[in-house]
Amino acid sequence: MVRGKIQMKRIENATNRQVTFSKRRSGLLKKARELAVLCDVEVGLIIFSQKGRLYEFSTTDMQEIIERYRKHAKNQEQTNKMDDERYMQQLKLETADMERKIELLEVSKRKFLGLDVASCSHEEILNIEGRLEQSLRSIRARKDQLFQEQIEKLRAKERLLLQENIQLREKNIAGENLLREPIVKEKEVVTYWSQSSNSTNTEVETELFIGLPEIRC
Amino acid sequence: MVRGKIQMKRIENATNRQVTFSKRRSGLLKKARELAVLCDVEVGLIIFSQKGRLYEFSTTDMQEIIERYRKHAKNQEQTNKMDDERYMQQLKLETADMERKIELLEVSKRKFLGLDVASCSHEEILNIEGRLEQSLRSIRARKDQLFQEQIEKLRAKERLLLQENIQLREKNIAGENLLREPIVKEKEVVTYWSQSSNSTNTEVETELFIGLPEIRC
DNA sequence: ACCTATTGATAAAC
DNA sequence: TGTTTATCAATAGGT
Repeated sequence: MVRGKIQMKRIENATNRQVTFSKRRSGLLKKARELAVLCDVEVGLIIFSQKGRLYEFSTTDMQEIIERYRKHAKNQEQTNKMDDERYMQQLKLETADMERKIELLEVSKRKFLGLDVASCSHEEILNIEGRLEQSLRSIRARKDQLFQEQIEKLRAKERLLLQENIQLREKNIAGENLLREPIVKEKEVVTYWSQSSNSTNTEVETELFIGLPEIRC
Repeated sequence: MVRGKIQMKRIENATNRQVTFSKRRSGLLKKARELAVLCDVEVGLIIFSQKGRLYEFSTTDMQEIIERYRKHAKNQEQTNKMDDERYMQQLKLETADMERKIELLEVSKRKFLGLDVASCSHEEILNIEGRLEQSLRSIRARKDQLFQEQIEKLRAKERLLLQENIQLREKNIAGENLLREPIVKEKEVVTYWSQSSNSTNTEVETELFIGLPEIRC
């Protein structure tokens, strides 16, 4: 350019570089502006100094130019952004929906637990009562079943012990030649449990069949 | 610039404008490149011709420069993006949390409704039974209260009607000189409603849907 | 920041 | 679009 033209490479002298940057930057900005005016075209120029300072020129809003650029060069970003927004919208809707769901569940739970009874209508109260009765029936049926199972286990254990007892006694007879009556007869035991189980069974069935049998689990 | 410097305004002659655009465009791009090389700075230049053709120069990837620009000039976009991402993450977490919450609520609801009794432990069954009994007590107390209120209202109405009845009869007596027994005695009415309420109280039944109201329909 | 010699850019014509 | 040419604008290096 002047007084010995410079090499087209990075100016190593920091001061020189800074000065040149200042001069050429304003020149470039000016030329960009001139091009835009003279030729009536859209121009966007962005310059970042080494210190991170921004210098810019744009005919219209830079965002517009950038958007136009993206649209032109890669119409990918735009699509991604749209997708993201749609996805986020969906998430928001789902969230709102779930919040509503939770609220309703909690309200119904409270009502069902008999905590918010004051806010219930007459009709609702009657309905809840019915549901509760039904639930109670189911629960009691299950409870009875569990007791039944426990009883069954105990009976099995009982039988086992009885067997063991008999065997032990027979051993005693063989070894010591002693004869005694068994403490409990097998038949008696079995009969006892049988009766007990039948009795329990009947109670369960009776309770279960109050009201609506078909809803039983 | 040369041979009569031109006015700094749009060149009206289309051909001239096109020629100037071509020359100055390459000059601008060259100078942009030179600035970037000499001063070791980041430059992004975007030019759209009137026909929509894109000419560009950028030291690094244009997307990078644009991102940096957004970060710098309007650190709003970037922040918004960050916020959006954080917000989306938060939404996701909330969603997961709520899904878990709903699941738990629905499980407890089912158990409470006596639907999943088979999966309940013995302890749980007893616990639920207790709670159900308690709920039933609350509900029934409320129900009784509501019936009581209804009875009160009906009694008041009945009294009013009885009064009206008496007045009408007196009018008749005055006008037609006729005397008849009242159709219903006050005491009978009250007793009647009392009985009715008690009867209803005992026979109340089910069919209420506990849960999400929208599914009720 | 200003000066100035010199180069680079470019308008107009071809 | 490329070349030429006459000028002017840009700017490197010095102050």
